[in-house]
Amino acid sequence: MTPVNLKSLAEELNMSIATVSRALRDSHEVSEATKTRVRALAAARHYEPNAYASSLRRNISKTIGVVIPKVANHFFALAINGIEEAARLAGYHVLIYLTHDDYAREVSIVQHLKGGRVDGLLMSVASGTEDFAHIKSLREANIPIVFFDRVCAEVATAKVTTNDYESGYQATEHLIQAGCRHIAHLLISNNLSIGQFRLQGYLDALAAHGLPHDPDLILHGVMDNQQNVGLIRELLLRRPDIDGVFASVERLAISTYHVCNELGRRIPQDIKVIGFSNLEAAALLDPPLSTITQPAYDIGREAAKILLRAVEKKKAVLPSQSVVLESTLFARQSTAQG
Amino acid sequence: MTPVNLKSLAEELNMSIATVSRALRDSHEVSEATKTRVRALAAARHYEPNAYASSLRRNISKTIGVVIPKVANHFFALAINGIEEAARLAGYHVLIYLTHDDYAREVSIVQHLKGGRVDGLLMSVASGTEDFAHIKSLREANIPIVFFDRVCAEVATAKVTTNDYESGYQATEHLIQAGCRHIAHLLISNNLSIGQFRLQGYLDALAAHGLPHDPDLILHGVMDNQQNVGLIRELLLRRPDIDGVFASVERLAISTYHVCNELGRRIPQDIKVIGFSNLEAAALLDPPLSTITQPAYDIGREAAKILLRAVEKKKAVLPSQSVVLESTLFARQSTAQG
DNA sequence: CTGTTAGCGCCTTCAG
DNA sequence: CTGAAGGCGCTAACAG
Repeated sequence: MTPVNLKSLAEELNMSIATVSRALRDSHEVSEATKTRVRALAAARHYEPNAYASSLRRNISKTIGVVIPKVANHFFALAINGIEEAARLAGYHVLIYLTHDDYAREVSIVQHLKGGRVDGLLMSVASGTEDFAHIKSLREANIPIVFFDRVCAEVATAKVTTNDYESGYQATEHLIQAGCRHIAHLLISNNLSIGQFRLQGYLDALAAHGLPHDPDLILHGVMDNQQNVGLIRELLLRRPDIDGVFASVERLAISTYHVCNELGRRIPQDIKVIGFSNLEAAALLDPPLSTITQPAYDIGREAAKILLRAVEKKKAVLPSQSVVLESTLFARQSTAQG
Repeated sequence: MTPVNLKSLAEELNMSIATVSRALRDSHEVSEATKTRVRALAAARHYEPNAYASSLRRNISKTIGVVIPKVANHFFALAINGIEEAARLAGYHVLIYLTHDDYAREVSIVQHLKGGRVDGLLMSVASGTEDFAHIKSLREANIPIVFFDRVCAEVATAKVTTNDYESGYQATEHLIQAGCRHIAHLLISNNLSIGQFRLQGYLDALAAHGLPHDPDLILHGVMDNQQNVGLIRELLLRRPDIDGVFASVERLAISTYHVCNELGRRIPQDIKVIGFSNLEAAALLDPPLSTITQPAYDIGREAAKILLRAVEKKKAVLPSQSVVLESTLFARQSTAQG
């Protein structure tokens, strides 16, 4: 079977490859009659241009890369939706890479991507990442990058984030106003600025309401969730005075539920819980989980739009193009217990 | 800044491009000494091969495409995890495309992919797809395809599915054994074989237990979830005798919960609900949701492995390579009400 | 073991 | 308006 490419089409039409190429790209220097003939045959032969030949020649891949820790997480799944949507509208393809929060894997992925496979990169950094040399080196390769959610403060580029400080403040204030006086804060211990902002919001809210800052109430979770369950159990047993929990990530909020069930501490009567979460079913939990929910889809879409704009114009992405979107606090109460 | 490519490396090392290429690919026909020199300079210059030039030349892209309806769905998110894992281990990249269950978009995506951008395709077909010409035409382009979950019966290739018939049977039997006698079945109305199998399992379980088949108890949901809520409400009001609901998709199970809450029908005392779902928090729902859970990660990984094996060997994927994995039924009871 | 040569399919000057 | 020619970066013959 002879391959369908510009050459075979040109031969069959008795014209040059150049003319066929121009006709298919709708160049203004080709007559309408020729265009019609070319398009007809191309359609009949189901011609599809070879993307790699085009990429090689034009040094443009029409592809962006998305590097995230995981996708089995409602936040990132929604973000990808937004990214894919923006990319599709702009005629771009989306390559996806998962780091599983593994620094070595992140470095390896980024390194590979410098080979010109992508025109730009969207990234949410792995939680263990401390050295950003691999990311900075993208600049030399002229690959623009936009961070979303888990940003990297050291790299001068656009970032799409949410108002994490304010959300942390609001979540804490929500618990205070509900009567809590001994509020624990659960976060994943790492150097991500996102967690630091939420923590600061928590601290400032406590201070603003005249509540003491008790370091013993701040629990630094780890990657392994089984361990976290143990740590939370330990904390709740050691400090029976805890009457509120603000979890910085969904998984810790869910684990808190499990531990409370196990220890017979009733939610929300004995202890109130609020957590960052994009869990759709939060309202149906027993009891419903109050959440701070990030606009994940919009975050992904905005990040992609900023990146694609830069890629199209072949200009660098500037930190000044950063966007901060707002999370929404859903204070949910059990229908049964009011 | 001069580009870093084989040519520039070769010039600096005073050797031919071919030798540099061979050295970097660890060819056995290059001396160790040369390899060492080449590798040293390549590392120093941060050389990364141009993937597209290589793809063009070798007619191999080391990339697979994944076409799914959506990713904001725990099943597909987990499946992607498995796919990415298998792909990474085999040195492949993953392009992702979302159809949003839109037939036209599916056709357009598949058409584009015939341009050689991918070496193979993993697909879960859009629910509205009835004409499979676009998929069949992939064979002419020599692009192997493996279906997972939502398969296309008309195309002769490998499919990775779960035991949907058995799961439907078990789910229904579970309700029967819990005392239900008027069991409704909610499914999304389309021509996907997956739903048909589950429905048949439901029907056969009813028959096996001597329960009548009442067509009025089978609700065909639609794409829009608001409408489904209305349809479910209507059904439960029209048939107050319904004491069990078997939902074929997660969303319909969740909607059933909402409607029951609204109508004051207590779960599980008045009505028991079981649904296909990969919702992690199902056990924490109020009351907990009994589920049939598919091994989503394994499905994705298996599908990718079958595809990659074929791609590597440049052989067609055979229907005989199909795999059926087993779903798990989680019968959950409220801790409060036993 | 190394170099030379000839493309992969496409785009883009430069000539007509 | 159309054609001829060169080359993007890399690889795979074929020579030495």
